[in-house]
Amino acid sequence: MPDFSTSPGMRDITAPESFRWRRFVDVFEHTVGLAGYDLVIPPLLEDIGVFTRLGEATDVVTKEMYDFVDKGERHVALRPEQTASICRSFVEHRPTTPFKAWYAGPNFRYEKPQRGRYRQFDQVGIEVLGSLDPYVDIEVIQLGWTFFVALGLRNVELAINSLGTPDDRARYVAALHDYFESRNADLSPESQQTLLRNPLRVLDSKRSQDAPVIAEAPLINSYWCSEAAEHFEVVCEGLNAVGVPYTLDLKLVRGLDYYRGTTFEYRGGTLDSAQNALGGGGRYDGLVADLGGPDTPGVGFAIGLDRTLLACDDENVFAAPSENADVFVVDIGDGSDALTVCTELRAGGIRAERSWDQRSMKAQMKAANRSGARFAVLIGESEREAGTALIRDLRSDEEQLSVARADLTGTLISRLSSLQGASS
RNA sequence: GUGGGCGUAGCUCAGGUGGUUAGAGCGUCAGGUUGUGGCCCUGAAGGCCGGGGGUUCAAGUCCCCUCGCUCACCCCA
Repeated sequence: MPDFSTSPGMRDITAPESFRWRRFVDVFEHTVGLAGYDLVIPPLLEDIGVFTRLGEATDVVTKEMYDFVDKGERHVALRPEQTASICRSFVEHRPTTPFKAWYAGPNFRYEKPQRGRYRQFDQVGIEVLGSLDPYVDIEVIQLGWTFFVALGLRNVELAINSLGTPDDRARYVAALHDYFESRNADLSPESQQTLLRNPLRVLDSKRSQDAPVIAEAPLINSYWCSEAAEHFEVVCEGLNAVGVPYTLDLKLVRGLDYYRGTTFEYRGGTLDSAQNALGGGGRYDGLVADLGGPDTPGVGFAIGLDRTLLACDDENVFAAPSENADVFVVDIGDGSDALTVCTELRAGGIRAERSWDQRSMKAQMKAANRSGARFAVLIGESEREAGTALIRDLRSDEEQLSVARADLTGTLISRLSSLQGASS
C-alpha cells in the first residue's frame, strides 16, 4: 500500500482524461473568445473577506470555506468560486467598462464528496461588469448555451428566472417567509431549519413532503416592479430571437446571496436530479460595490467541469482524445542514433518517441506498437554503417522502406501529411 | 454534518459455514524468433488481504474502532 494518497475530495486527473480537460477549456476559450472576452487568472488564495460577501447565510461561507491564518497573520481562504475574485480584481485594477472576462480553474469547498462533487473542482465561466443592459444578460446566457452545443451536448435544459430588484426580492422573501411560516407544520424538519436561515432556499428542497407546500408558495413574478419585469421581458425575447430554448422557472433561486435580477441555470437532462446543475449564473449588481468598488453592475455564469463531463459521458459526446505518437524510433545500438533522429524529427514537427535502456528489438517494436505510432523508424547495425534508416508502416503490411538518414525527416513529413490529407 | 454499501496484485475481481505456502483475467517484464510489433504459446515479477485492536489453537473470513472510497441526504458546480 502506498504511504500517501490524495486527500478526500481531491484527485489526480490522469491521461487520457487530462487531455479531455484541456480540450474542454480550449472549446470554452474558443466560444467566448469569439465574443471578445479576455482571460483573467486570479489567485487561488484571497483575503477571506472577498468571499464572505457571497452571503453570511450560505453554506459556502459558513461551513465550506478552506480558510486559515497565514504566517503574516492574514486570514485567507482558498477561493470557493471565482466571481468574487474577478470582482475584487476589477476593483483593484479598474479596467474600463464594459469589462468582459473569462476564467478557468479550480475552486475549493469543504464538503462531503460524492458523484460530481469534489472538494477541489474546476469551473469555467465569464463575467461582464459595468452594464445594466439586458442584452448583456442575453449574450451571457447565450454564450453558455453555445458552449454546451459546441461540446456536442444535446440534453441540456436552460431554466431562467428573475429575482427582481433588491427591493422586490426583499418583499418576496418576506412574503415567502410568512407563507412558509404559516405552513411550517407541513414542512419537513430540514426545511423548517432552512426557513430560519433563508426562506428562498426552501424552494430548492427536493423532498416529497415539501412539494405540496412549495407548489402553493407565492411566486416572485407578482413582486417584480415594472422596471424589473421589463428588463426580464427583453431578456426572454432576446433569447427567443436567437433561438436559445429555455423554460421559465419562477422557483429558481441560486445558492449565493449576491444574485438579483436575472438568474439562470443549465441542467443536464440525463443526470440524476440531485446533481443536475451543470452551471448557473445571473446578475449581481451589488457585488462590486460590496467589495469597495464603484457601484458597478455585473452578470456572469460558472460551469462545472466534472458535471458537464459526466453529462458528456451520458450522451457519448466529447470523448477523451487519443494522443498517439507519429513515429517511434527503434535503435538497436546504444541509443545515440535514436537521440539524433528524435531531435531531428521533433524539430520538424513530428511527434517522435523512443525506448531507453537498450532493450531488445522485439521489446522496442512492442513499445512502438503500443505507442500508437503510425511509423517505426529502425536503425540497426547495418543501417548505422550505411547511414540509412528503415521506415516501417505499423498499420499496413507493405514492405519497409530504406532511406538515407539525410532524407528521413523529409520522407516522414510527406508520408504523414499525405495520410492526414487522405483521412480528412 | 447524517445514513447505506464497499476496501484482496498496477487495473477488474474470485476467495460457502474461520483451517497449511492467498487465486484468476487483463496489464507489465522475459523467452519462444541471437534484426522486426499486433495473434498465439511458456514463464517470471508483483500482495503488511486499507490500518489498529479483539475473539480463537488458528482470521482475508467473526467482533469493535479508525481511515479511505462510494451512493444518498444537506447544499451546490
